[in-house]
Formats: sequence, structure tokens, C-alpha cells
Amino acid sequence: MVSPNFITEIIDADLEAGRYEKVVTRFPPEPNGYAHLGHAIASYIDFGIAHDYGGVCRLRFDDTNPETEKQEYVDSITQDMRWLGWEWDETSFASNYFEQLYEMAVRLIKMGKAYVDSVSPEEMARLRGSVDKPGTPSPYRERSVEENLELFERMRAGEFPNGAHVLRAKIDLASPNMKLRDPVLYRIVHAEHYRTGRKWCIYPSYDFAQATSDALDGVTHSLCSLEFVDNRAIYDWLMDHLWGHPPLDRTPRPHQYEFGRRSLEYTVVSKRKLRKLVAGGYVRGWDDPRMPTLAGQRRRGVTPEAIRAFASQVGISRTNRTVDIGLLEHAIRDDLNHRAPRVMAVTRPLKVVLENLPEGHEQTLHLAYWPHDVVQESPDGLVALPGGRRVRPEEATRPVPFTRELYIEQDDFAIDPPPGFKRLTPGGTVRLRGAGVIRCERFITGEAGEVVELRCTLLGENASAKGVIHWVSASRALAAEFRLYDRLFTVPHPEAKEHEDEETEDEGGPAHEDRDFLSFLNPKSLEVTHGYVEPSVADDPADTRYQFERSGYFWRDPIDSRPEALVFNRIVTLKDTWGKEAERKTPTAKRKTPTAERQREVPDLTAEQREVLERLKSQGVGEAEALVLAREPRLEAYLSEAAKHAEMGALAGWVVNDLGPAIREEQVRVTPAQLAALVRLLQGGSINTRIAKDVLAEAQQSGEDPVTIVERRGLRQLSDAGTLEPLIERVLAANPDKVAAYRSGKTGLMGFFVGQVMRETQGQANPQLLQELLNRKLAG
RNA sequence: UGGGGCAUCGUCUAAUGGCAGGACAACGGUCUUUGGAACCGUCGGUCGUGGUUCGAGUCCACGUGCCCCAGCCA
Repeated sequence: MVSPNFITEIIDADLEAGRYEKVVTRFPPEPNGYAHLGHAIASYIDFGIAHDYGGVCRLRFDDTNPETEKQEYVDSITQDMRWLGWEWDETSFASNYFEQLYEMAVRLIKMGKAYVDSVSPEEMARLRGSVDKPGTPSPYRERSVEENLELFERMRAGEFPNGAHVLRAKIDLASPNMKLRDPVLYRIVHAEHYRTGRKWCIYPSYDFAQATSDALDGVTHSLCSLEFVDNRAIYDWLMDHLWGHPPLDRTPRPHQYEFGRRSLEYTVVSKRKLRKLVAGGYVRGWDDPRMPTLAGQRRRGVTPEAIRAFASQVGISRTNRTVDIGLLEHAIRDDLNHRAPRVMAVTRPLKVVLENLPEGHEQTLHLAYWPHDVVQESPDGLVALPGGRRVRPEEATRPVPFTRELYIEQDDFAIDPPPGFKRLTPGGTVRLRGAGVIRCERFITGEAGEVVELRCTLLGENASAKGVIHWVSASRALAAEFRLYDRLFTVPHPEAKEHEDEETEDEGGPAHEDRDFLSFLNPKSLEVTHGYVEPSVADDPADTRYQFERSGYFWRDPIDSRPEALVFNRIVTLKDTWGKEAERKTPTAKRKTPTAERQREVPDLTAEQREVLERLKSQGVGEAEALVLAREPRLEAYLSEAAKHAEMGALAGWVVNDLGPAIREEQVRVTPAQLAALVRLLQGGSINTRIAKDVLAEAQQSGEDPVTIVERRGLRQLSDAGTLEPLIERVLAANPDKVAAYRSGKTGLMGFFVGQVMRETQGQANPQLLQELLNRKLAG
């Protein structure tokens, strides 16, 4: 379930108004790279929202650029989407629609809305102008329909080389929206398309294909990311001219809505940068478990459920955001906690000899796969074995050999322990998980002074220890390689232009940008160790995810692990509240924007404006409103007109704050006289501000006279205590807890009580009186 | 600099003009044969300045900051 957001609000309204019968969305990747976590989040929005509304989401490949797209990517993205758990009917392809798209382009030409341009790309860029200079028409802009038709046909026929001509929409070369300066609809590309082969040598642009394919697919809500906001104007323009005519006469008219992108801390998601990581050998491939690709995450052992939970927690908004990687890690741990049986593995072995056990001693312990809390939380009282079979908790154990010689983790022994250390120390004790308490009698060091072996004794039942450590039998454990993955980059925002620790000696151009992000690669993003895992795992399915106790969640690398040469990937560590990173750099000094400079006291005004300002002020208009009015003749004119019928000081606020935007846009439907009449009502006390505000908004919507609305609906301010008191009593009686909270000091609740009574009276209570009465009651 | 978009705890995200709430992180505690999990608690936020209003995160004005747009990429 996708949590409510600005898009679901739009859909709710659309459904309510009957604009659509069914919600249809689409997820439109371009098959020119691997899907990554960003795609996962976007697809969660597209598929999730459609699902929530009982609609459908189509997977449509946006394959309009033959030079970069490949079947390989179609396959991998399709696999990734299925893996995530999304369901769709048939996959669609923009390339399946090429013939219809061509027809629609012809239609635009016939309407005089599109033309073939024949200037060079450089020339076209020049003619487009710049952000502050309007474009100029190409000499070919006024070609006849016939000539355009003929040229376009010949483009399709392959008579011209790449770049000779393009088809452009004839929109507006002077538009302040650069996207509207006659966008390209079709270009010539002599290249083999992975699906249509050599059938076409002209290809539709993103803008043209996206809008038309959406309409062909029956899409109702076309969701995309924020960088396409400006493109929406093209989308709507195309629909204005094409929708409703064949072939777009049998599906609803689609609309585009944009949401903010999400990126993730400590990684990069731009295709170009990911490609650099692979090509430069910084990772071992697209499915390297450190990569944010779904292939990489899958190989790492992350489950689709965890990724969906993550996407859900990240949410949707209209702001680009970079998400705390802790959120992903939490989603993974949360998912695996209930999915991964516990076993023991030692990643950096240190030999332990239990001197008080005889040579060759071996006993088999039966240790539980699950900790007490997972057992308790099981809904059916059963728990899973690694194969998935659910059994009673007492059956969910595995045999663990206990022998005279063991391995423990090197980190679990310290000659010179830091304060608070709870594991083994010389002469100290520790509990071996499931096997009893041992005491370290002495340690043996190697030539370099490193500890190579501990000599310990197994103590009796009554022995105590502060800590518990994991272990494996030296003779019976299985050797294994462990791949310990960590964040790919050392900084949370490797793509950011500046970093605090970095000097910017070279005022580098774009060439430095890449070296930049690569310089933040974490040299320890992969550590390979060789150690041991308990032998029970040999019998488990290869895709079993484990929690290696006290260490992390792991599974066998699906490519490299073999039964006789085990390789485990660490999916994520356990949360560690002890070993706190020393490098925890909280001083991520939040650069608060420097304290706002002194605002200019009075913005520059012309002499004329200043005069108006003074006049308004002298007529009782507040300073702030007067300033706005002085600068906006349109508002001032409206106010002057209204002031013929009511007091100017009382009107100004309404003109500026409530009607201002509408007056500016010349959309105002309330006349100055009507406003004045309403304000007089307000001044007379027969209505309150709330009523006036609501009525004004309604009038602006419907065009009805506000005073008429007041009369028709019988609105009047309730100003007698006799009417309000019973309502107040009722609200207080219904919320005894709030009353108590208020009396014990939470005075912010006054707003709550006022709000409740206002709601009861549909906004008609006199708020001042109400507050007064409430004060009295609540004090008593 | 033209146009557009955006701004709420460290991070993500809620709040018909009416209690600024939740999640993650952090911190503290309970519990624990995982320094895990769970549970309890603490810390912490409306970009700034004015205005409208009984009441503003929400409405208005003016600022500030960040992002997008001048591909025959998407």
C-alpha cells in the first residue's frame, strides 16, 4: 500500500469527478542500462498506485533510440521488475507503435502544426536562442504542407543521411519555456534497432513518443520525475491536437504528473557513473553486490520484500531527495530478522584449545535456529527450517559439533581490553554460545607478536561470564570465503560538487567531475576473509539466507559459491551499538544559511508609487498591503472601485490577500461592489471572517454574488452564549483527556477545542466569544 | 540573468486555517546465552522578514537557498 500523497489526491479527485473509470499507469524504462534502486522506487510508485486503485500498470519500454538500446537490457529490466513482484499484462514497446506514431506525425503536418526543418544541429541550437533571448524562425519554418509531407515521407524512405532533416512541432520560438521552442518530433537515425531492425530510419523523440504511447496504452495518469515538468507543456500540446482523433479516439486523455527523484547516500545512480565503475574495474560488474543495481542487490542477497518496504518508507513528494542509507539497511535487517535462521560462522579465526577436554573429544549440541523472540512472535507457533518447512520450535535445531579445538573471532579476544569490553581477555571468562563458559589461561603469540592461539579451560555449569561469543569446531567446521561488503563511497554525497574535506585547488572544469566522485571510493568496500562456518549449512538449500550470529546476514554468492568451496556474501551487518565507528563524523556542520541580511527597508518605488503608498496609508490601509497595492495598479484600481461602497481600510486585506492572485491573472469573478457588500456584512458583525472567506472562495469558483450565497445558505455568525455553551459542553465532555491535558498546562489545545466547536457550527461561531467562553469553562 | 520546480527534526514523511505527528538515525533504560531483536523513554523541526486571521507549516507580499530547462538523449 502506497501511503497517501499528492498524486493519490489527484487520482481521488479524478475518480470522484468521474473523469476516469479505471486508473492506468505505466513504468517506462529505456532499455539502455540496468535498473537500480531509483527505478525500484519509481516502479513502486507506478505499480503500487495502480494496484491500490484496482487499476493496472503497464511495463512499457521507451525504445526510441536505436543507438543505445539493447535486448539485453529489456531482459534484465523485465527480470528485475518481476523479481520485485510486479505484475502486468503484456509488455509494451514504443517501437511497436512506430507506424501509428508516424501517422500521427503526418496528421500534425497536415494540420500545419509540424514542419520539416533542414538546418544543421548547430544552426538549430543557435536559432533556438537562449534562456534570456527568444529564438528566431528557421528559414524552413514556413514550408507548405505539401512540401513537408513529401520531405517527411522521403525521410522515412531513407533518402537522407543522419542530421539532414528533422520534423519539428510548430509551437512558439519565443516561449520562455525552452521546451516549447519548436521541439523535435522525429530525427533521422540510420541504425539497427534491436526490435525493428532496419525497418525505420526515422525515430520519434522522447516527447512525441511518450505522450502518444501513453494515449495508445490507455494510460490515465502518466507519472514521471521532476525534470520533465517543462516537458508537460509539449505533452499537453500534443494531446490538444491529437487526442480524440484516430488512433487516439478510444482511450481516455492522459495527463502527466511529476514526482521528486530519490537518490541514496554513499552511492551513485547515474547510468554514466555506474558505467564508469564497471568499465574502470572499480567493481566486478553490473551485478557486483556493492552496486545499487537491482542485479547487484539481488546477488548480494537483499530480498525484493526489503526493497519494497524501503520504497514504501521513502515515500513520494515533489522534492528531489537523498535518502539516508540507514533506511535501506533497516528495511533489509527488518526483513531478514524473521527470515534468516541463526547459525555460527567465524570470519577471522583464532584458534582456541580447551585444555581440560581430552584429545579427540567431540559432542553434538542441538542448537536452536531461532532466538526466543522470533519464536514468541510466530503467529502459528511454528518456525521455519532452512528449507522452509515449518516445525515446532523444539524441532527447529541443528546439530553443532563441539570439540577440544575451536575457532573464535579474533576480535572477540583482547589482551588489553577497552573499558566495557565483555568478551575474552587473559584470565577472563566468556560464554561460548550454547556450549558453556570458558576461561582464558594463556595466549600464544607468533613471531610478530600477534596472538595465534588461546589456551582455555571449559568451566562448570555455575561459571558466569559477562559476554557471549560465537565459535565453530576447528576440526568439523567448513572452510569458507566471506565477502564483507561495505558502502561503496566514503562520503554520503559522492556526486556533490564540493566536499568539506577537500580543497579546491584546481578550479577544475567538468573534466574533474569524474575524478571527483571516483576519489571518494571506499577502499574497504569489499573485504575478503577466509574462515569457517558450522557444518550444518552443507545440507541447506543454496539460497538460504542466514544470520551468522553477532556478525550479520549472509548468503551464498549465487555465482561463485560451490559446495566444496563456499563463498558467503554479507548482505548487511547486524546493528552494532558497541563498536561505534570512531570516524563517526557528526560535525556534518549543517551550513545554516548565513543569517539573513538586513532586508531592504522599503523596496525601490517610483515617485508615483510612493505617492499612492502614502495616500493609501492615510486612508487606513496597513503598511504591508499598501506597499503591495502601490506596486500593483491593477489591485489598486480594484480597491478604489470597491472603496466607493465600503471602508477602504477594511477592504484592502481582502483585495491583497484573498483576491490578489485572481485579480493579477484577470480571473477575478467577484466585482468590487460585491466584495464591498460582503465586507460591510462582516463589519456589521452578522458574519465572521471564516464565513466571509469561505463564501468569497465559493463565489470566485461559481461566479455567484457572495452576499447572495450568504443569504441563500442562511449563514450568520453565532454570537450568543446560549447557543454556544451547550456545544462547548458537548465538546468538552467528549474529550475529557484533552481537558485534563489542557488544565495541566497544555494550552496549545485551545486551538483544538475552538476547532471542534467551529466544526460543529460549520464555521459560524463567533470565535472571540467562543474563546472567551472556553477560557471560562476550562479554568473552572 | 528568462521560465519552471521545490523548501517541516540529522534523514525521509504527515498535519479540511485549529494538539507540529510517525519512521529511520542518535542518546538513555528494561530485557536478553546474539553488544542482534523487542519494549519504554529522551533529544530534535516548519528557510527568513513582514502581513491577513480569534488562531498560520498551511493564505498573501517580499526576500534567501537548492534543483531543472538552451541534445536531432531520455
